[in-house]
Amino acid sequence: MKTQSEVVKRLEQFGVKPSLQRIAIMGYLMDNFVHPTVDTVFSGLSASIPTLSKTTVYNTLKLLARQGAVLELNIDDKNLRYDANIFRHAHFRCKQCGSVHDVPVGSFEALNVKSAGELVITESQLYYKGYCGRCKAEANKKAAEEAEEEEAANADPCRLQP
Amino acid sequence: MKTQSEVVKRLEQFGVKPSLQRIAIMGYLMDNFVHPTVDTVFSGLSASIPTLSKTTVYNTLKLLARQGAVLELNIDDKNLRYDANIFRHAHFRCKQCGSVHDVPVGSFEALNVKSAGELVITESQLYYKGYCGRCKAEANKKAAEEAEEEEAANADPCRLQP
DNA sequence: AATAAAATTGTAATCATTACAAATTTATAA
DNA sequence: TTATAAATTTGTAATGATTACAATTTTATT
Repeated sequence: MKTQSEVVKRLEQFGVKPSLQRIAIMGYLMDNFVHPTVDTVFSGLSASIPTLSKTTVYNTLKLLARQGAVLELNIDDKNLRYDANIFRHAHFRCKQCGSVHDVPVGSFEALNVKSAGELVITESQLYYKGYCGRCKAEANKKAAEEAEEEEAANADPCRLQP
Repeated sequence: MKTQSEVVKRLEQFGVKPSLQRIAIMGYLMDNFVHPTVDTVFSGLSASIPTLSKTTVYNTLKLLARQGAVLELNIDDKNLRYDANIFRHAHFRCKQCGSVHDVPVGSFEALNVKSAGELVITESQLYYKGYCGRCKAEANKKAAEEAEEEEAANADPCRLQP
């Protein structure tokens, strides 16, 4: 449970003027590192702030992301997800159960991006997809089924081998 | 302009039975490496296939992505984008004009992902955001405006320096 | 040719997100 | 403090991409 002053510090650090709602939303993300959706944040806070509007949650999370105080994840086809962990790390999404996990990674510098001459890069996101430990068993079953397609997969450098 | 047999080969390589519509859609992606949306594909083909349904475009692109014949990009908040280039590369999206560019990158192995013990990774996507050459001038203007926030940005390893 | 299976189509829903205007709160100036 | 302006929050109504579904058409099988 983060203290209010820690939350306020994060907000001010990124040029966001603190308010009751902003502190609550930023605090929720700093306490819940499960990459919640807008709905999850709203549900988690509406008990303590009964007047809270979902529009405010949408607007505030967009604002926080724009200012760099949180990360906005596009890893889920359906919903945007938000992450208060703004240090370098990648994300993994289980194709079976939909859970999103953090994945520690080395510096992106190691990829030594070429041709960035024309492009000014300000943000980066690395997304992995596959099967989490809990769903691994079913994945193995599927993998067996898809065994025939292996040759195809081998020709595809974007599909990493398990 | 890819020959029909090249397109059919790609479909069969990934276990997709060829049909008039599937060949047209796969062929469109193989001829247009601009990361088109569903709408763009539909508009591009409806002249030559007047009976084409947008639902078919949706279903077919999902099928192709599921089979690994194309990549499905989540880089755009609004629309899914599709890419027939299935060799390792990253993507860049301009925050100003929305254009999506290919970015050559070194092997992801270089990131030496730790803790993948519990996770079975089958796919990966690396997304960059920022400003393209055409929009760079405006970006510079913005960068000047945001100069005060620099200290904050420095404390944030997810925001790469231009 | 008859029947079953697969693919395509069109329409109607779903649902996350945004637009917008009203209401409320906070900051500023007199 | 009080009046006024600015910023924030709220609720409702739109938007718009995607999916569900049932009907139709095409393709494969007996």
